[in-house]
Amino acid sequence: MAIKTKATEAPALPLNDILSGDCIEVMRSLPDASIDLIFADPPYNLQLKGELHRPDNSKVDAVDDHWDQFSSFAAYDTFTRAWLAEARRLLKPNGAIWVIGSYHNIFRVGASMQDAGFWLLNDVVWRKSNPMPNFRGKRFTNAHETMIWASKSENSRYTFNYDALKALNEGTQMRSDWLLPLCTGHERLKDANGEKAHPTQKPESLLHRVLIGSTNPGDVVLDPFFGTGTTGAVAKMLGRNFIGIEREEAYRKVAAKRIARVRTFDASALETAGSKRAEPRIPFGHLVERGLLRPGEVLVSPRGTTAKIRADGTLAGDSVAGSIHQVGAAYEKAPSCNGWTYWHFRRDGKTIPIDSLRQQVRAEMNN
Amino acid sequence: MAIKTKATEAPALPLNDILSGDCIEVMRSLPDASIDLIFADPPYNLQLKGELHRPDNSKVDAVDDHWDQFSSFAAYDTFTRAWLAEARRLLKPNGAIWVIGSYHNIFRVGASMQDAGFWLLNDVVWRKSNPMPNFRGKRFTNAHETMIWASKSENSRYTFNYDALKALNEGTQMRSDWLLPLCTGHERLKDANGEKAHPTQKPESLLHRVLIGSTNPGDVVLDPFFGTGTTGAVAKMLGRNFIGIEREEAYRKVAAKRIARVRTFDASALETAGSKRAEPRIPFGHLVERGLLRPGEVLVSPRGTTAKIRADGTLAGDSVAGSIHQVGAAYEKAPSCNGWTYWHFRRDGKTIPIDSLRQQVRAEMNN
DNA sequence: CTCCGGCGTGAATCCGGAG
DNA sequence: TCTCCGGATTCACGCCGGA
Repeated sequence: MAIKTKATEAPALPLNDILSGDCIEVMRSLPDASIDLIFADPPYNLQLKGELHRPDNSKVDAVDDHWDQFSSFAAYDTFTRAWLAEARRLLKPNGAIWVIGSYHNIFRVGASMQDAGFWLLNDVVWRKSNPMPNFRGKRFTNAHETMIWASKSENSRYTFNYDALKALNEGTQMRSDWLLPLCTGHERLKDANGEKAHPTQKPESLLHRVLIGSTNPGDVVLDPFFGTGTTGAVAKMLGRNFIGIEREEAYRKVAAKRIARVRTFDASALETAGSKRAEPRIPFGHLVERGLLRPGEVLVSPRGTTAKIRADGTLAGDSVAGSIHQVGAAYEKAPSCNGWTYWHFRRDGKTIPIDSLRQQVRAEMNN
Repeated sequence: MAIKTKATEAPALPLNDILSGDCIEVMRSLPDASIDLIFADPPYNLQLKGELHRPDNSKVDAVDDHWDQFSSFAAYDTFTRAWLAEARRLLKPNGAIWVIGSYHNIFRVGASMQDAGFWLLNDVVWRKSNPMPNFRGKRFTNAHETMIWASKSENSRYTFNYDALKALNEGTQMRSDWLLPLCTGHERLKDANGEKAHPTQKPESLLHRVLIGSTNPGDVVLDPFFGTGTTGAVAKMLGRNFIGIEREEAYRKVAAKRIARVRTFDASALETAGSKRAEPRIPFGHLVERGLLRPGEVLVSPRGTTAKIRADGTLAGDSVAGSIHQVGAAYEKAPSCNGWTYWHFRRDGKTIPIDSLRQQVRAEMNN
């Protein structure tokens, strides 16, 4: 009797591989809700000329500029909506996407993302420290590109490693404008003739920040316009899995060779600044149960007001009782209050925040 | 027999006046091809849910005005296309338009502009030197807004005062990213109650750069969403004519009073904002992102003690982790420590202070 | 007079696990 | 799926009052 694969079992994902073919068709072969993050660097409008069709698929004759322009935008929109729809299907419910572009295409892409149900989280500006100048002096130096970061839906609980990004930015929260140099020098891949292997190779520093900020080690990152594989290279370095899709064989070859040379950083180097939200929750009552605070003991607020600890871990204050947070909020007439930092106890003449007891309990739990 | 106005004679433009009413209807009353430049700050269609409090429990004064409410993206698009069509009709053949927005609306606006036949010239990022932080730590600090600069059509010979902008930028080409502070302090207009007169007043420095760069003295500048009249005030200062459209009487009154006080400059006035800065701060994490140091690599202190670099730019040392400064301070049992001079890395048998890498990055960014 | 510290505030799509 | 509620979360800068 043959072993039967359960119908509910998802097909295996081709992890850490570069898939060959048109990105929309290849995406169709991948299972629903299997991807944690998508990074997409789609082609610009310019390359689609010559395939102009009206929405009803009739071919457009040579026409005046205005109609031609509109048709070209329509064709680009059709393409954009198609790959975005597949991308969204592939994302896990809490998945997210980054798309990078310039003013030629990013507005159309962003509007299509909103229409497709993606929920925009930020637009992030990549400021180039070494952009190409505008040689003719007719416009501003085009010194940035725009990235859109969006979750699969409005109520996705997307990944955002706030503390790691804050650490990367020397202690202040990361802003929506990132100053990074273009990909040049030894990082820029060359082909056999010594020419650049790809016209728009993205710098690894850009992907580093994207992946540190919006994925965790072991996550699956899909890049449907893989090119020379910057996404894959950085994903591998950082201990993330990748799936690349690329239809040009020359790019696939360069990317595969590049990624083969990459080594994953040690697990210890991949640990990032931890967030308090990830710490185990300690109910205040545990401090009472464990005798670190006694029922009947009095806690003091920064204002000097007091409340008495009850045996069940609630506080009794002036005309109000409840959790440490509720009584603190009532005293401050505030919508909320973090009781752990608000309340203090006294020992040996010193006034100590109760949060220090929570830290002590957490440390013991880690032993 | 009454004197008949010739049909071909254009009606006189209401120069340097604030017109009352809905912007689309009022624009319909103005003649074709009569405007040199349009600056538009349309509603952003923010979709705010509940209240937001700062960590200190104070409430954020959000933009919840009725004029920013739209029932759907489709309704917003209909509105956008309607005012853009009128705006384009009003422009002279060589006229141009600036539109400012945030990620909530700018992608829809940009796509509608392309569909309407505008020719995008640049997108320009207004980087805010003092943005509101992200209080919940769930996203990047929303530290910029986007402006789209477009000509009426692809073959417009639009105005671009390249040399004036180059002079404003200390002799190098003006880039597409502008660092300017928010409108605060004395410049921020207050109503009779001392509250801000308008929730989204734009800084004059922003309009200054727009008008210097893309108009000439005597040009006619239309602002269909006039608000408190920053466009009019700066136009008057710089010897340009303005036409404002605003439907809220309160805003019109404030704007008229403001503009009456403005005096036109003689000739050359220089921007005050955003000129000189101290040396740019380089977070240690940037060295890691950019591959100058590798996660997992070991740094050495003057005493010979060591710590390992992590992917987010923090250090992991003996029983302590954190920034280069924090770990250095812990090792020295000192209240603070300059990690840049404390830590060294090894290359080719030499021990080199990490500060040398910081200097290298600064040099690249000043190019 | 200056200097210093505290306070106010800015276009914001700002929580998530337990039950 | 909904409700409840614990508890985590901020940067730059201008103004003002007190020393």
